[in-house]
Amino acid sequence: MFVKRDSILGAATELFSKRPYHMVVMDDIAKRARVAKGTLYNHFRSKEDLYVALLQDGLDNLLMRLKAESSENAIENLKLFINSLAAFFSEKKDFFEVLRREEGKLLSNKLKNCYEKTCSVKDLLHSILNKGVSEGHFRKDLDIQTISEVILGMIKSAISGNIETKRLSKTIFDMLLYGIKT
Amino acid sequence: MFVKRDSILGAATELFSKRPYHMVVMDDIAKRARVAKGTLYNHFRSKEDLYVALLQDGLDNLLMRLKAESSENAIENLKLFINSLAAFFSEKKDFFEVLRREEGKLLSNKLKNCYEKTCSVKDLLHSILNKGVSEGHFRKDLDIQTISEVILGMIKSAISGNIETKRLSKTIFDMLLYGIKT
Amino acid sequence: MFVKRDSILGAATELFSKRPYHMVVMDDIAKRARVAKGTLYNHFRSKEDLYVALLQDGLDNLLMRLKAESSENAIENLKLFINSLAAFFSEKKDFFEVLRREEGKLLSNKLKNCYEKTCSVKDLLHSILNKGVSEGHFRKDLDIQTISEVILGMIKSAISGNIETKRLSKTIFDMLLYGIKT
Amino acid sequence: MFVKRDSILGAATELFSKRPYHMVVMDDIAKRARVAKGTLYNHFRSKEDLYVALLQDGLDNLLMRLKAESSENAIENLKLFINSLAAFFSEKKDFFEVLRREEGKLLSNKLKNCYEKTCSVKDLLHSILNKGVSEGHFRKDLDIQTISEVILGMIKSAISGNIETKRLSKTIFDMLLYGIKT
DNA sequence: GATGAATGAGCGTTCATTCAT
DNA sequence: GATGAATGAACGCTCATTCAT
Repeated sequence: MFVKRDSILGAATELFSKRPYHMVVMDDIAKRARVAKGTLYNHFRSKEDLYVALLQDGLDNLLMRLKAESSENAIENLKLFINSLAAFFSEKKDFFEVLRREEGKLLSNKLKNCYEKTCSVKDLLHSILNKGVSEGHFRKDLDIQTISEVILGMIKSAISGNIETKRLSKTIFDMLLYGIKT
Repeated sequence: MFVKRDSILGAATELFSKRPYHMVVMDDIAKRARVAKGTLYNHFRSKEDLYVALLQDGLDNLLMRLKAESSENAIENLKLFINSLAAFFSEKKDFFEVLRREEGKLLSNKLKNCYEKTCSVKDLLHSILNKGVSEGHFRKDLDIQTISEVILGMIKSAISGNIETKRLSKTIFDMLLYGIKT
Repeated sequence: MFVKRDSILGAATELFSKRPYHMVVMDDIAKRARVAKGTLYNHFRSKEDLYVALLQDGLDNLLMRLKAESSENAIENLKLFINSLAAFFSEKKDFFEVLRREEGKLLSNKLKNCYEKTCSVKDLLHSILNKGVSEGHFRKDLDIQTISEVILGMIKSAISGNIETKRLSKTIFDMLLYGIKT
Repeated sequence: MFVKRDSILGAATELFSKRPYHMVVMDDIAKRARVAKGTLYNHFRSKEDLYVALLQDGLDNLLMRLKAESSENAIENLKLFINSLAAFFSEKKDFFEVLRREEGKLLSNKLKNCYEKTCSVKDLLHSILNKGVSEGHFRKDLDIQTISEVILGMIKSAISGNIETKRLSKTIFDMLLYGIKT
């Protein structure tokens, strides 16, 4: 049965979303998952493993979602990307929080795999933008690398800001394409 | 003499920029600041206090800088804001890292004061944008709240990306005003 | 069927011969005996009980062997004793190792019974020596108590030293009777 | 000040002499040494390190004693060796117990150094016997390797048996030289 | 004020034991 | 009887904090 593993990860996600790694203790996770502490270790080798599993599962989920929807048109594609990302994270606020806390610590050994997955998200956006440039939809004079980084930053900030999803996607998309100048 | 306090905070900033709060131990800070562990407690009541002091000092510094430069013209003002922010953080990469790690944990009791200071930054930007809109420089149809959140996100991402400061300010400013669409 | 009990004890003996009590975990024993962990508890009340059973069985076996062979002549009898002891332990090296590790811990409550059995071995030797003295084969001026203790120590050391059984018995027997002086 | 380190090792020796390694917990050692648990870790990196230090110190002590006394005559030398060994251990019963428990586990990595020291004791005896044989004091037809192993076994058993030191040395020495046969 | 040895609460982890299947 | 997932007490160890010097 996979139910217990998932209920543990769920409990852990809630807690890690509210406190940094070292302030979440295994007792808390066990208590919230309504299992004994020892049970955690029947499913995960260590606290770190549990944490990594949580990230892996979530990122896999996200990547699947992002790759599911895509269109021929680059602009449309960018819109879908932003929409999916915003939708995913507004559904899974807790996981979003965990991920946001994590960003940048991702270099520890066991987290390498996760790091690559977050890079996949960047790459996806990167390639959407590239296609858009070569098709003449997007400006040539902007550095794609910077732009994709920056777009993700925009989205993250907006999600953090607790803005309603639809509105968020629309505002970002609009602003991104046309700028804020009159 | 204030020298010792500052050298402690400097050492702490270096360490907190590289590791999360709980992986920096008081021994490390003492060693790097070349003082005995007990000395830390002559200057700060606790580890948390030391950490908060570090944030306070940095944020005060930043706010001072942001408020120092301003122009009559809203667009010019936005440019100055972005420039100052980018310049400040590229000078103080370590402090930037500490702040980035911190973001979102800022709700703990002792950190409330800091939280308000980061809000001041947002407010500053917010008022620049508002002024720009009412003067007709910026589009009316975009949600200022979202926009200011998003701009800060852009800047942070860009700084994290280690892009050279001048280029960074220019790219962001350009993209922000005119969008990426051809 | 007694087969399962024995296969568990066999597996346990192998493991306890290689590692001290607390470094052998019930999982290991179960795995090596190819049964589930719970099964161990159908046959033995606890880990300690299992361990004690192992010692009891082995010591019973040994005592039986030692008592089986005996002669009228005291010197011959001593020889038989040494031979039997050496032969038994070279057949059951694992059990020997367990016993050697154990020696001296034997004071815990449940192990009292075992302790008495090891004393029986000493007593056996003691009476052989006594008989030898009263028959005039062995020197009167040596303390029998010390001598029997010492002889057992000799044998144990020799067995630990991995010396071939026949040679071992002979060397010890010879040295014991005639000493090492020219 | 070296006093604390020694008082910790003293407390540990008492405890390790009565119970096997895994049944002595750091709390016990701390309590008996009248220090806090953390203090143990200011003096020793780990429980294992503490244990090894205890063995090292004791063995160094023993070797020094054994090497201190020696004579030209091989037989006299053997007597001195037996006397010293017996005297040392009857002074330090606890350390003797620890060492006896340990024997054979000595192969773990950190214990290698200790293992070599116990070998030095054997080597010392070995060379005494060799000298005696070549000088014609001891029988040529016995295997020195076995004999030295066996002699140590005798001594250990005798010490374990709680026999009074003087009497012990004398009995063993006598029996060793002349055998038990009339 | 400066020092660093001492402290002990609290953590991650293990493992003998239980019990529903 | 056999199973193995679940349990939780107990361990080794860390580290923020204190305090005698």
